Amino acid sequence: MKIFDTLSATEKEIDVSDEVRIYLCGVTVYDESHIGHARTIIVFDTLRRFLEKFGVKVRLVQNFTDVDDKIINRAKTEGVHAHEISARYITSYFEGFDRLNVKRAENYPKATEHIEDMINMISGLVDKRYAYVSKNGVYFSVLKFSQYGKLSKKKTEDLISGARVEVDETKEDPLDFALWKFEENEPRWPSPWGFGRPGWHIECSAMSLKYLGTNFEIHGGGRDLIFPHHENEIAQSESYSGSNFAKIWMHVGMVTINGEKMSKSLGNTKSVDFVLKKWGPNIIRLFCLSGHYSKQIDYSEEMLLETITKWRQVENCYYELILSSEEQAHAEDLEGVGVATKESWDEFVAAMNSDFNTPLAIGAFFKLVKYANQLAASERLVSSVSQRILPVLNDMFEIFGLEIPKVTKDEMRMINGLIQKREMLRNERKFQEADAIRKDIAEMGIVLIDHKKRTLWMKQERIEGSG
RNA sequence: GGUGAGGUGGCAGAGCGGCUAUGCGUUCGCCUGCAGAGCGAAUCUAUAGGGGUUCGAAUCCCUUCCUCACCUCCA
Repeated sequence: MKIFDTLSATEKEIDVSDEVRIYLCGVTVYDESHIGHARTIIVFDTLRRFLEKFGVKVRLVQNFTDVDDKIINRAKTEGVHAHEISARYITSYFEGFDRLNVKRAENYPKATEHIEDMINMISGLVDKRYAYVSKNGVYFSVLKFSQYGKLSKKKTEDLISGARVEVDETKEDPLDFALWKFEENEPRWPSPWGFGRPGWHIECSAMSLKYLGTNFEIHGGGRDLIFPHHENEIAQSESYSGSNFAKIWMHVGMVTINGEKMSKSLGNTKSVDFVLKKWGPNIIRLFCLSGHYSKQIDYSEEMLLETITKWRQVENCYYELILSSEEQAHAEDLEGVGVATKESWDEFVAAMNSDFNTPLAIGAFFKLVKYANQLAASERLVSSVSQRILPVLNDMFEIFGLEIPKVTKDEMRMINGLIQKREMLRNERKFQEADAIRKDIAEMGIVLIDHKKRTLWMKQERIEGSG
């Protein structure tokens, strides 16, 4: 599988010879997660699901930044401890992402639980003279790392001239960034240099090294983290360990809304909770994968509504498959289904292998859906044919993390009972009464599909839509 | 100002030297007691503008214009 690596600006083959170690920069827990976070996390969740489908062992580590100015400020405003804020939003994170059907990572290290590791790393950097202690904290000497700028393709000269940061006289060089900031107020931790808090970048360096070692396979995150966050991580980590940090840097494009980046200041964010209520997990996942991961996608009602239409096709297909009749299959269909499923699957895999091209892979997925629906429409989708399609379709469901809402045995019994009753009424041409039953069933989210000889049904996910 | 990524039919989105995906939408049909869903057909010949290279370019080169992101915390 090839992935575009931001650092080398080329597509690189993922090394699957052993386990695939992935470090994903997670969220700062000072507020609700939004659809932008969701996209990045869904991309990586889908990537790991794809690799795992082929038996590759994936170790995914995703951090929580739980010490940060924003958290502290919020805590002050609310008059609570900082850890209450972070705990609250970590809980809400899992509520949201579990519902989005995101598989749990191997672990979710928190910055506050790795202060020792960070201090050790900073000490190492100070010893190697990559870092120095100043009045306000411990800083990394950017110019000592000659390759600084290699990820973001920035030249240190340009950075200095274009610097809009207020000049901090206590730093040796304006480019230097904090590893440790001295702090008088809580939250703070003791260190060899004095009480304080770690800088943002050091946490990812320390935790990735601890859990995944050096030169791991993939380091990921949103595009907006390339500079300065990931650039700084590289500088620290490679200066400290002397070896390569990560083999592939994979960056996910931003989610915009009506063409503008989502941000708190513009007040145009859509929280995970909100979009789940509006659209549900399947629509959101499909939407997040509908564009190539490296490009930005625009959150718009039209696109989401379009996705609902597609999802209805999938639901229909699924129920046609699982409820197909036991009749004898046409010989040519038995042959054709093998070709069709193989074609779709091969296309699907090829697309995914080619820099995680999910829009193409979704195309292959819908090709199979359409194929099944075509057979169903011409009354040829019988069980023996369905059995050939279902496993492939299920694999695709699993990789995309899509789930058809389940129906309980009781519901099923009731549905079948009502369908029989309706059939009798229809045979007696008592259509009004038959329609009343259909309406009742619809209340349960069940839509009836009348075929020539029998009626089957599908459960439609309730989707509020709009917004 | 610097850096990077882009500009493809009404919309979304592939293709990255020849064979011009795909989906949604729209229109008309089929199916149905009706409806929903489904199916079929038609519609749309699109590749920001201008130069080049080539037998041949959406695909390569030059140039102009435009969009977005990053350069400050950000997934």
